[in-house]
Amino acid sequence: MTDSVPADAKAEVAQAVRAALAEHGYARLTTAKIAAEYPKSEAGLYYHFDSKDEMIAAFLEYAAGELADELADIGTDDPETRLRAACEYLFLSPGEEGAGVHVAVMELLSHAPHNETLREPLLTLESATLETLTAIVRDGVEQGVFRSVDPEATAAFLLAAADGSTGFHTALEMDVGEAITTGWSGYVDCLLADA
Amino acid sequence: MTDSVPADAKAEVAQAVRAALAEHGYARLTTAKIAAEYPKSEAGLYYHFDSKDEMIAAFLEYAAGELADELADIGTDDPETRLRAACEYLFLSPGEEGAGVHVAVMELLSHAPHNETLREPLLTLESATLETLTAIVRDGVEQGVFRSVDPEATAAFLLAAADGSTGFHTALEMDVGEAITTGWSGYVDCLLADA
DNA sequence: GTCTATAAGCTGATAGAC
DNA sequence: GTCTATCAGCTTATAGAC
Repeated sequence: MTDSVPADAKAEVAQAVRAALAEHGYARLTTAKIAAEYPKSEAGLYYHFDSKDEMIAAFLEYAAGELADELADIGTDDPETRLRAACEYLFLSPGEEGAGVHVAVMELLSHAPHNETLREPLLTLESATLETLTAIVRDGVEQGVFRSVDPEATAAFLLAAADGSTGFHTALEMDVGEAITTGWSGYVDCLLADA
Repeated sequence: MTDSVPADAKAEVAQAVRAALAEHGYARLTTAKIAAEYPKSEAGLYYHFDSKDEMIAAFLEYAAGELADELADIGTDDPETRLRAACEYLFLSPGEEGAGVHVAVMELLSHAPHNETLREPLLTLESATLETLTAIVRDGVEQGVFRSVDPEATAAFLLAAADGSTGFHTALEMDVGEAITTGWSGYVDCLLADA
């Protein structure tokens, strides 16, 4: 993890992986396709990384950082507002900017049981998100804004819904997006203490 | 869809695909690995199917049937009981019997944007589940057991959560399973009219 | 219908020049 | 550090015997 790979090179490769992943999907991802999105050559990828999986792991670290930034930049203290803003981001429908990353992460997530190299970075990414959501809910409960729900369970349920909606919405091309938005919004309503 | 492939052959291949998918994941699925779970030879697979993707599509049709049966066999009329039973099944944690299918479907689902052949059978499968859940919620609302929530939105949100929890729980080996159960259970509580 | 054998192409990764 | 060239192994799919 604390690789000797320079941060510049890591970021360049991560973005190439992201682009290739968005276009072709994990199952059809090849080093040639990563290289096609990379300013240098295919062999150049192997100067910094020993294997394809390490390149993907670099993308996951990059995605984790992006996601953490996004959730940290919510600039408000009100738990309800923060939770809704987090949902707004996590439930992004494919097609909207930034959703490509969600699809890619989802795809890698579902392959985690069969790939040890990807498991750790994915665990880090999902755990961080889960903790952020848990903290928001816990604050809300402590401040009396939310009912006294179990913060971790609520966060886990919400994150699962967000993860699922990504894959779900991608497969079904119909407008389930609106229903999903109504769904999570109603769930948050239902957490409120004064409802 | 209405293939000329005999039902016997289809079922045999579907089960081989299921086993191979559970063990290796979609990204590493090869016809050789399918054949390893198949009573006959690798070339034999191609007698019935023209491509690897068609074999996977056969698995999806099979899985759709299994899932429909499972949801249909809930033997009760009470909407709350039916919804809880459906959740119990959909939120199966990996490791429990039957969860392998969920993981496989999830994995294919997230690859759907990049694979046209799989999109249609996946759409069929997810739509059928969504409709079943929607019908249960609608019944509950009409009978006054549930609050007057939007049945489709509620069903979509719940299905997304179920889909997501599968991938989510698989990546995180920690016991998020219990939190997820608490999560969906609390959500159903919150749908009740008399709460 | 099912088998063995194999073709044709792709994939991950390396060697060695610059 | 980055390139071009290349290899060994794997993968999908087919041919042809039985």
